Amino acid sequence: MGDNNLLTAGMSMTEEQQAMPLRDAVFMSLRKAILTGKIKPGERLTEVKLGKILGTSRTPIREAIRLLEQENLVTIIPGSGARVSRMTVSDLQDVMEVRSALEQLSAGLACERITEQEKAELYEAYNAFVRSTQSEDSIMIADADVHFHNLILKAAKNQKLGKILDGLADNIYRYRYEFIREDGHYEDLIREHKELYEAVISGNREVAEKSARSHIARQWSYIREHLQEDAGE
Amino acid sequence: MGDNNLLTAGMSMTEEQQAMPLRDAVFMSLRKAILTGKIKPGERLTEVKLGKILGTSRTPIREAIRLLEQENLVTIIPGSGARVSRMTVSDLQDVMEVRSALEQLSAGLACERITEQEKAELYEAYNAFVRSTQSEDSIMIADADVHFHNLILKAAKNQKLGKILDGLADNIYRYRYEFIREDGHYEDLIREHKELYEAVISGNREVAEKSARSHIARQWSYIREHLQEDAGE
DNA sequence: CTTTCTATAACTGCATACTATATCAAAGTA
DNA sequence: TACTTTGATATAGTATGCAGTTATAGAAAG
Repeated sequence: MGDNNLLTAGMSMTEEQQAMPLRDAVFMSLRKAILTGKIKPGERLTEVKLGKILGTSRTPIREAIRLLEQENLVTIIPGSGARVSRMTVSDLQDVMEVRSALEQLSAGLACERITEQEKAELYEAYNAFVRSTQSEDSIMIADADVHFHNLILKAAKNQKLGKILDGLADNIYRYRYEFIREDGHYEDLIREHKELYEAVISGNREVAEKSARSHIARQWSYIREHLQEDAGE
Repeated sequence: MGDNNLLTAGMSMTEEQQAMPLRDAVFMSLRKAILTGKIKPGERLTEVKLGKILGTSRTPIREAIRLLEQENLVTIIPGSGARVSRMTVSDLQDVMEVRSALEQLSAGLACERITEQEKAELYEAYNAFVRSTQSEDSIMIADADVHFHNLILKAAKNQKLGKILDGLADNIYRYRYEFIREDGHYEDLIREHKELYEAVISGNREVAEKSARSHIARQWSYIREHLQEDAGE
């Protein structure tokens, strides 16, 4: 409890963050720290402390925290303070249900709106994904998977959908590698992607939606499985 | 241009807003002013001016504006200021597509999770809706409609879904009365609601989703129709 | 009359100062 | 011992000041 030096390690503002408003830099910085687990669920976010660490006044910190609350990454108790949100299994279930519906929508819209250019990109991404499964490196596989789905989302050409799905993705960010089996049996995963890829290319909305749904269902079952294991964290 | 006294009329902080942090009171106040059109799309929101009107300093105003940006009600241009968002037809289309998917989800989940108590409430709401159509008062009808759908959303028992749908509803708030026909022919509307009501009560997920979808589709077509009319506003 | 440049006013971004409130602990009371 | 009260401290809530940026109006040139 009160492990404040957990923060100091590796939390900073770098790169192109110079050009943007401070509040956004702080926001990204905090967001990253939360998503990567550098700041743990339940931990308190005090304005002055963070201000000292990041070298800013309280104002940008406050604004960043408000934004994080909107994404459900922190919970603010008025008058008291802000803490990193603790997600229950039930919360995650809610998120996954919504994600399922929206990934279906994404796949469905992509079927009807994808351009030739995007088809080529998707083809590339699909192949990259298949290749990644041979590496048996689950980080690489998960990243290739995310990229593949992002291309479909882009092809769907619905900004609102994109924004919402991005927000939902944050909620399960820390589990993103966990739905990859570790035993090297990726047939199902590849088959699903192949199905989805072909459906989108050929404009078969029904099949595309169905495989998007089963993809999320699989992901959720893996995450849930993992949650059982370390239930008493 | 620069009609600042548009704001003064009827914008204030009242009631139970006393008990909550100022930023939330300001947020609700501004939100209401935007949704009801008291502040018009494209209009500028300046911190000092609003502060004077609402009797607070700039800080709570700033924070409220950031929150409004999250809901897409205002657009912030860094360095410059905040303006009430101007929604294009394309933006609205995006919103309606997502809404359609999520209202379907809502109806579908409600089928499986509704309690006896909630069934009774829904029955009441359905009857109230039918009754309202006889009044031919489109405000009353729209409100009854919203209430009916909110009950279904509540029965779906998915908080995330609820939050997202609430946010989306804000985006089309100003059109909420416009999808009610003015000619007093509400048969279709009533039939849709009856279908949805019965499907949810009997747990027929497929039918429930279908009628939720067609309900949104109808709403969207009415809104779009109306948009044609005053295209050059 | 229109366009471009420039001076000025207005406003946001960030910081800091001040105030209200919540939390925690110690002391007192039943 | 358990419960309540009270006071000190930490922290969020709010206000304001300053600096730098952006918008704007007016003058000058075309």
